[in-house]
Amino acid sequence: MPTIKLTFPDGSVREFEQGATGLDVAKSISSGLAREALAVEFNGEVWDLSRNFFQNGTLKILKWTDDGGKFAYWHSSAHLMAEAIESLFPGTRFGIGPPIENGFYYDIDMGDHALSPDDLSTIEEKMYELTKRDVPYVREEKSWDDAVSYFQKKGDPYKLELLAGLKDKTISFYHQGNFTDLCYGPHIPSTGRIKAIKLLSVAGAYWRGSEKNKMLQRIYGITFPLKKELDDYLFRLEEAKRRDHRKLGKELDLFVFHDIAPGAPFWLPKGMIVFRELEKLIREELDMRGYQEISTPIMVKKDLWEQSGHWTHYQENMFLIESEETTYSLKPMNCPESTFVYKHKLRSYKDLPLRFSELGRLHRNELSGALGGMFRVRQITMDDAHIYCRPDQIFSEINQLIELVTHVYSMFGLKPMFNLATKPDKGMGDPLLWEKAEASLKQALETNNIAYKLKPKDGAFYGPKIDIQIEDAIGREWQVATIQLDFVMLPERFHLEYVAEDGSRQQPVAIHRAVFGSFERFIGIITEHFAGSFPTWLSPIQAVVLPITDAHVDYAKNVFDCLAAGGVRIELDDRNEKVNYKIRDWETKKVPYMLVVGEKEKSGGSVAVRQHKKGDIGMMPLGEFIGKIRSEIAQKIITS
RNA sequence: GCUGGCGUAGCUCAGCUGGUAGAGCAGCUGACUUGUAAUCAGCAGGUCGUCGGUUCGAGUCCGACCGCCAGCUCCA
Repeated sequence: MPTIKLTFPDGSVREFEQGATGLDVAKSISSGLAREALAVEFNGEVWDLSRNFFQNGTLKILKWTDDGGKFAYWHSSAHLMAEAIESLFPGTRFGIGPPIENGFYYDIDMGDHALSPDDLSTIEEKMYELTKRDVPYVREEKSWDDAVSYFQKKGDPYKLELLAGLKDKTISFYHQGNFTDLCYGPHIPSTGRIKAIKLLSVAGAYWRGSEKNKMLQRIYGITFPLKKELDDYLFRLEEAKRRDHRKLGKELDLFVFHDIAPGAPFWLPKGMIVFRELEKLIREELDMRGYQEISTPIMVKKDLWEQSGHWTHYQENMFLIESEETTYSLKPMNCPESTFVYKHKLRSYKDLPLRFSELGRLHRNELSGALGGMFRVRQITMDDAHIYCRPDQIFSEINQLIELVTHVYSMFGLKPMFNLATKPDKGMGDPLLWEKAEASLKQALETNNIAYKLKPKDGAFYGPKIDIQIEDAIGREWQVATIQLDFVMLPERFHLEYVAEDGSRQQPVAIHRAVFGSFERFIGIITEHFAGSFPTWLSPIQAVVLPITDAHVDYAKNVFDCLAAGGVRIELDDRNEKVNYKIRDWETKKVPYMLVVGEKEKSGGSVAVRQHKKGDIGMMPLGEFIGKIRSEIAQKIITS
């Protein structure tokens, strides 16, 4: 029997009989692994466990904890759901049913039948029933003609349309139980692996995402190998609802939206405190790192956008204004205007890098349907900057930016994750420069010992970039910061240059970067991250004094004055209410500290401290508390 | 922008098949003088998103528009 050699992730190489399957390999390692295995990655492709290997290659057994395993699991779940739907609603036509970041969906056409929540639970029950039969997912390769005739017979126009685009490809079908679907796979071994199922929602979705096509019903669902994992997931969904910044923003008087300005918040005094803390923080950090702050016009003539290319590529997102037969636009980005600051003088190689920061307000005409709370607004305050440097300075600049981003996020307890996006096919500019730049980015990431994901061909047309995502307190990921190199858009279109050492004129490289991204969005994110309980340094109200009776108001005022003089954002609650009432009230407002003062405190010059969410932490001398809270604020300590 | 749902007091919400609006909280006034998550009583507060239509009569039915929410799309 001929053999093949398989290389494992740890580098070990083992020999197997030709035709061995992933499951055979898993079994040969351990029965536990065979039980957990969902799919395999063979030479970089994800395959079913049952497919045979006929050649040497690298192999990884994929489990639930691997993305590939999860995707196969959810993809198989989508098929299971389709089987349940077909048995309950015969005649349903199927669109596509892929795995997504959290779960899966299937787009279906049921004619006039609109799915109700009851239908969802019926389908869910049917799915559970089907899993009990524990039937295998079987792959079958078919000729294109056979595939077409199958779906012609079945009468499924969507699958036929998909097949029309697959003429030269290998066509594979997957069967499980009574269900057959056109599918590239891979799938998990059998339906019995799916243990916990939840169908989450139904929404309309156009066939192939085009509003010209028919609208199908999209059912979203999620499944897990363990019930507990499903419960945790559902709990997190609830938790996300509880933390919704739109709700908290209103309750905590941070900001409001009004019909009069869709997509633009009204910042209330308390929200503005958070906003200003972020501004202060970023300005301090940038000052320390050699940035120079600029401010450029909000409204400029369209000529600028014609030069930058935005007029042809971004016009529908710009707000236009006519005046005296001239067309102006509110700026959707700062970059083109920053070049005017650069070009204000003839620059020498000695001047570089020039780091121009701008906390400017931008306006982008987002589609009305895309707006959503602070996460998608039309009026954006960005912590933008453009760094102009020589090609040989790319590495050190990127290095500094990685340090800046990591440092700033750590103050919020947010963990950054880095993605390196390289040259897309339409990438413009000198290929050699691309290569060098990508190497610099990589080197900077590696020098900082940063694990990153490579996103090939995902860069902008004008240069490679590092996108930074953060993970919040309940495990959600947000795209925030970005570091983009630019060889084309600013340097070339705006004819930027500097005088090099040899007297020649050279083109600088521009780096577009943002740390918070937009203040609006970032404040939305941290509001949810902290569930409204901001750390003391960010909290709009940092402490409140609660006198027990009228007799203690004078002393309470004294406490208030001392803390206010110490720079603490403090309030005095001298309402004629019981302490219980006040405590409840301020607890719901998520104020970090309450200082209860009565007879004992008055006579002892102390305060009884109650910490948000922790409760009474005891009495201490006023001076001690002032020291405590001031140092907590200065060190930006995160309590929760 | 597209599809669907929704829009009643500052907030959260009730208002059956059409008969000119109601609660709790918040606010204000008064009483109570209070020790770690809601003291009691009273008062005030809405042209029911906007405009138009049907009807003797519209918060309730119909249409258009605006906005919000979910999803799609877009994201130089």
